[in-house]
Formats: sequence, C-alpha cells, structure tokens
Amino acid sequence: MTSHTHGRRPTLEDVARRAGVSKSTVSRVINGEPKVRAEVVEQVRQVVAELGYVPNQAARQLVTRRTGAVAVVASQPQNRLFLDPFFDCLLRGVRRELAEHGSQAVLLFLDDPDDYTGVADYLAGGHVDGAALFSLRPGDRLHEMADRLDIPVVFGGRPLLRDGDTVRAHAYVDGDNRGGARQAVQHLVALGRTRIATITGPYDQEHSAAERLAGYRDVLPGAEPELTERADYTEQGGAQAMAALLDRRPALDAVFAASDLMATGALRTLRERGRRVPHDVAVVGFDDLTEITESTDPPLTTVHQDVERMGRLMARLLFDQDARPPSVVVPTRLVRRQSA
Amino acid sequence: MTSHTHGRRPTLEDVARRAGVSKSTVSRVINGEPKVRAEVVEQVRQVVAELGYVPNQAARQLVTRRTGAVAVVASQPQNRLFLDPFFDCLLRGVRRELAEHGSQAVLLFLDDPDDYTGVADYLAGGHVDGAALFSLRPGDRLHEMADRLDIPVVFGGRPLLRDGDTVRAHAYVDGDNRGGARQAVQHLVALGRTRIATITGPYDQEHSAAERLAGYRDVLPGAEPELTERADYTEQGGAQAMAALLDRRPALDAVFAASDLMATGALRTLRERGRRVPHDVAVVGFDDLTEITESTDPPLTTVHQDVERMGRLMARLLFDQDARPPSVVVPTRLVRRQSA
DNA sequence: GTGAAAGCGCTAACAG
DNA sequence: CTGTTAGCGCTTTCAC
Repeated sequence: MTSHTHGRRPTLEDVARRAGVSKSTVSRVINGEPKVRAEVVEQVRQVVAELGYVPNQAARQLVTRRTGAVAVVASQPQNRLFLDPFFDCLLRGVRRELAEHGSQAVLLFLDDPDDYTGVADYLAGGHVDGAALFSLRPGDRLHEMADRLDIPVVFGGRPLLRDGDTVRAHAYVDGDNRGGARQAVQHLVALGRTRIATITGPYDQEHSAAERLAGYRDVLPGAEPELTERADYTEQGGAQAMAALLDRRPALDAVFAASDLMATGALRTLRERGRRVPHDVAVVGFDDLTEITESTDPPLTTVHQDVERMGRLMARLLFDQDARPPSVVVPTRLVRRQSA
Repeated sequence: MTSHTHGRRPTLEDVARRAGVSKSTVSRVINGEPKVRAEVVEQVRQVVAELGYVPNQAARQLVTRRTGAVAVVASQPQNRLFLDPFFDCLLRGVRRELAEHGSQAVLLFLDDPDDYTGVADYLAGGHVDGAALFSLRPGDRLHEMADRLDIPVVFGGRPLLRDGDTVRAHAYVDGDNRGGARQAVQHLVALGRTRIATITGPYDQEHSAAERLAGYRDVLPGAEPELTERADYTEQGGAQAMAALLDRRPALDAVFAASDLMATGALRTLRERGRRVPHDVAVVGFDDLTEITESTDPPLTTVHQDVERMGRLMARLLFDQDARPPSVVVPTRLVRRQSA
C-alpha cells in the first residue's frame, strides 16, 4: 500500500529527506551510478518504493537534454498503412532497436493536412530525441518539416526530390532497388527467356519505382518500350498491366513485376488467359512479403529485402548522425520459388 | 536566413535581451496573453522569427505540469490492429477531439510482454497528460498499469474484470452492446421470425460479447440453447457457427450475429447451403462497418455504433475526469438494409 | 563516497 | 501594461 495522501507527487528531495541522505545521493542511486555504498543504495531503494517515487522527466530533460523517446511519423491514412506488411516490419525493426537502446518509440500520424502543425510542433518542441520519417505520400511536407527540426532525422525509403527542391539531403535507409531489379532480370535471362516484360511502379512519384525500372534497363538496355507497362504497386494494377502487356506482345515469355502485389495480379491475369507459369511465362516479384509470396500459385520467385534490418538501421542512424555514410542502402537477394 | 551559428538554441532570455524587454513580456507574447502593447508584440514576434526561437517544452512542462500530448496505447500486434476498422475509426475520433483541444496524440504499441516496462515508464514519466487505453488482449496488463498511473486514464471498451481482480474501476467508453443486441433481436421478432438463432463472440473473454448475448436473451428468455453458437468475432468463425446451427436446427428462420464479420461468414454459409436471405433466413449483424455492410450480398441489416463519437468521448473524459458519469455508454441504432 | 550549490528555461505571482 | 523575483525537480561540477 502506497502512502502520502497529500496530492503532491514525491520528489527527489522527499526521498532524500526520508532516507537521511542528500539529493545528489538519491540521484546517483536512481541513475545507477556505481560509487555509492551498497547499504545506502539499499536504503534509498526502499524509500523510493515506499513513496512510489517516479522521476519527473521534464526536470530531468531540462538538464540532460534527453527525452528517451523517438518519434516515428507516417504520412499516410492510418487505416491503409498497416495493410502494408512492409511498413509493419520496418516499424518493428525500428522499435526493437530503440528498445535495446533504452528509448521508447511513439507513433504520430499525418493523415490530413490539418495534422501538420500539431506534428511539427510536437517534434520541434523537444518531446523526442529524434524522428524516423516515412514519406509515403508524394505531396506530404515531411522533408520541409525535417528541414526545420534540430533533432536527428532519418527517412525510410530514399526521398524522391524534384528538380528545384531546396530541402537539404537527409539521412535515409533504403533497399537496393536497382541492384535487386537487376538480380531479378538477370535471373530471367539466365533462364533463357528472351522477351522479358516489366510491370513498373509509379516511377514518377516513387524513387523505388524509378530505381527498379532502371535496374531492368541496366540488364536489358535494348528492350522494346512495348514490354514496359506502368502500374501503381497494387494487385489490381498489376493485373491490368499484365493484360495490356499480353495484348501488345502475346509472345512474351517472362515478366518482372516491381512488387509482389503487382506480381500477384499478373499471375491472376496469366491464369485467366491460360498461360502456364513458369512454363509459358516466368514471373519474378519484388519485396518478398512472405504473407503473399508463399501463398500464390505457384509460389512466387522474388527479390528479398531484409526489412526489419532496415528498420533497425534507421534507429541506429538516429543515434549516430555523424556516422558515415549517413545513409545506407541495404542489399537484396533473389529468393527462388516456383514462378521463375 | 536564420542566424546564430553558435550551437546553443536561443532561449526566452536571448529573445528578451535582443528585443529590449523582459522575459515575462516575451513569455506573454509567446502564450498569446492579451495585455501586451501591440507594438511590443510585433517587436517580439520579429525577434522570435529572426532567432528561430522555439520554446523549450521541458522547461515549460516543469512549471505548467502540462505536456500537450496524450498517449493512445493499444495492446495488440500492430499489424492486426489496423485491419480492424472499428479501432481505426475510434482512433480517428480520439485524435480529432484531442487536436481541437490542442493536444497531440501519440500511439504506443504493446505488442509483446517486453514492451510493457518501456510503455509503463513512458506513461508514468510525465511525457503525456493522459492515456487512452485499448485493452484488446485478455492477458495484457493494461489495467494493472493504469492503476499505477497518476494521470487521467480512460479505456476504450468496458474492461472485463474477473472475479478477484483488485484493480480499481477505470473510466471507459463503450457502445450499448446489450441494448443494441436487443434492438436487433426485437427487429427479427417484429418480422415474424420464430426460430431466431445467435452467433456469439467469445463471451468469456470480451465484455461486449457477453453483453450482446445478454441482449439476445433479454428478448428471448426461453430460447433453446441449441440456437446459440459461440464463435470468435471472425468471418471464418461466423461461417462455421452458421453451419453448426443449420445442422442442429435446419428450420431456423433468423440469426443475430454479434459482429458484422461473423454475419458475413454466416451469409456465405447460408448461400452455400442454398438458403435465401432474407426470405428463408433473416440476418442481422453488429457494428455497422460500412466497408463490410454495404458490400455484402444482400446488404447487411445491422446495429450501428457511432464509433468516431465514442473516440471523441474518450478524449473528452480525459480532460474532464471529474465528469460524471465517469464512464459512458453510447447508444446504438438499427440500420435496416436488405438482409432482415 | 557524499553533500552543497548552481543552474537548465520557463511561468506565475506580485509589485510597480 | 511591464519588470522582478521565485521557484518547478533534477543533474552536475566541485569541494570535503
């Protein structure tokens, strides 16, 4: 049973008085500094428990300039966000790394433009030691916001800067989109395929989509433009793109879809049109979201990214901003299943 | 272009000196107090902008005892959480209300038991002015945690306390589960149905499930036990329960499913077994998740809850803990579509 | 090892 | 209307 019914929360001083020592000593015990006599430590601990003392973070922050919290900001409607296993996994990585570092992750949403001010003020207000930003919507003002912050910041996914953008370059962690795409296409080539199509993401809006297309072109510099079809990273979009591709080039024998979701859509169209996979058309995806890739028919060959690791790296960059390189690109590897 | 290259962030005092006024005056301007000469306000604002001054929250908190932030804690794996449109909508309500009150919502996850300490420390550490807790997993220690906090706390959904639980009763906001169930069943009765079954949620684990079952029994005190089948709030579970019910009582002519998801499953089973809805069997759900209810075949008659309003109420209770009643039950209403 | 004293940056009476 | 004076609760030199 905890005591002290007089509303006031106990302070360091209360503990000190009751334990018959100075505030400094109590502070030392609280912070686990080694140079305190064991018996004093015991004594203080006892009083702390008795009084139910909890340090006032504001006071502590004021002098240490550390909050013990890090913000994760996502600029997407909350409801659609977690449907994305990619983000889910990334977030888990960030959280795990932060926890090991003794920091708590707090998530902020930037659903609609009205949220902007609140979030910006929160981040600038010294509530957190750093911020991991996920710029998932082309129009968000996350980079602009990051610019004004004087805490460490790191982006998940490389920002797509437009010409004329004046924001400074921020640290980021990203997968090796271009290299991964190359691996995928090279695999298709190695399989002996000669008419290799690609279904791309929205490459004018997302850096990853642009890079994955670049990787395709690296391997197939002379590919016909008719073998490239742009979609939007969704399954539905993938299905439509596949249909368009088939209409234009019925003889194609392979397709590299720039995301697993689009690959799933492509698989559906191929099935509907009676093409056998991989016999008639080989299919490779990107992301390796196991929820998806292992349940497609046939199981999807795809480019794997170590997403949790990417999340952990983001957190680490926050604590070590002087690290160079300030940004990191995480390698990918091809996971071969049955579709190619 | 901002000046002062010497690392230190500008303080109130810097602004005061440069503007030729006292700290108090600057403070007044910052906090928008009315009694300052307009020309001084202008002058101070200018210097604030010049210096890029941002108030130090820790210092402010230390004296005002207010952080401007409220935590929303969810004890469920993050990935499954947002699949639930119910939570999504509730969270939106909480956030909107908080925003109007000048507070920022920060989301904390309690995925696995390891997270417990971090979250508890964060909440107890004075980082937030209050906490909205969603106890979604029977085994979580959210109530125990709430007990130790000295900030206002409110639960989303009424806690199911077990006999012998010693935690004190916390404020909560919940829908009128029992009343809503009654409305649903009464509607079925009014339709002239005489063999009305129910598919329940996990009533030993969730308060809402127990209440919805109670509502069914209120209207049909003499219902045969064979007309009640327990499921788990999922679509799959609803489908199986419907099958079991049909096997036992092929002549049933109506079913009240305690969630829209389960109702959807029931609809599927009914269709597979050749029963026409609502002609042969009338179906009523619960929740009115429009994503679901408007796309079922036929569109689902269900019990509507104003979920966003519930979220807003939660936030309001946080700021007004002396409000009585300390907890509130939000009314429901039947939305009639085609299934009953 | 331990204590005393000096702030961290801000707000809140209280005078003027 | 504005300035002065005290702290808020904690950490951190610096002596002892």
